[in-house]
Amino acid sequence: MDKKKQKVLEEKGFQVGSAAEFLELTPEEEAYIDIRLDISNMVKKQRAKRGWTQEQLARAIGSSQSRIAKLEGGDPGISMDLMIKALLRLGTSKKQIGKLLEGELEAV
Amino acid sequence: MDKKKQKVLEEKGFQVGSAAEFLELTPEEEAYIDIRLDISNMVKKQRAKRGWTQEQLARAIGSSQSRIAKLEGGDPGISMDLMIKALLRLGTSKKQIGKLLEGELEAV
DNA sequence: TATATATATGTCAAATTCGGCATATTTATG
DNA sequence: CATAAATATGCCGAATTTGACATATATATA
Repeated sequence: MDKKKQKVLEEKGFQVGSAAEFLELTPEEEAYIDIRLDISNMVKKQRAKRGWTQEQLARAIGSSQSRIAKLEGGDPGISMDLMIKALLRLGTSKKQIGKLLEGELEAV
Repeated sequence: MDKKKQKVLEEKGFQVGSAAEFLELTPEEEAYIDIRLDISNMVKKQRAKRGWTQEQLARAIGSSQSRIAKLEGGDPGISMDLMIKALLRLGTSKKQIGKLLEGELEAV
């Protein structure tokens, strides 16, 4: 894992190793973060595509604007459950989410 | 949604409507539960395939046996984050998870 | 049958995530 | 530029999820 990517992750609040030995995510940890970022980016893209505000999306799933902002910003303090609920509410199907994770869905 | 499926979900602890008007999940709610159950079933299948005990998987992701049991049982009090971490630790790739959601992965 | 191993179920305090709210910052629009 | 709309950031108490532990139940193995 290159340092640029690590820095970006740490800025977002991910605990990428201790302060002393700030190195190496396991492949599982990398994949986990990768999946989360894919989904959060998809939410941002789909919401924009539909012309919704963060406020609108938030109300539609019983959440709040600040949570949606954090979700789209890749904040680690947001659960995948909330991210998936947002995606589904935006009209994304389970199948499309699958394609997203497969890497076959650069733009839905 | 048929009553049999609803009963199963309610037995697992899902809040499928109030006691009075116990009816109708929105398509999003259905898809959300569907995704969760797909993933939890996949964890069970993959763990069995590798011959791991729940205890082994739990230790491997810093969790506990009881949590894995609940995860595999479809307990709603388990986060998707924990489920995904378990799947990844079992060697399932992001791409395979995608295929699972696409419905192209009855058995990995 | 016993005995051991694996899984299920329930409870607890601690940690995390929650929605809501205030407000700072950015972006659009006049 | 000003003014408004959208988004980002930080904090709060409430709710949820956490690992842990105990223990009940089920399953395998002798």
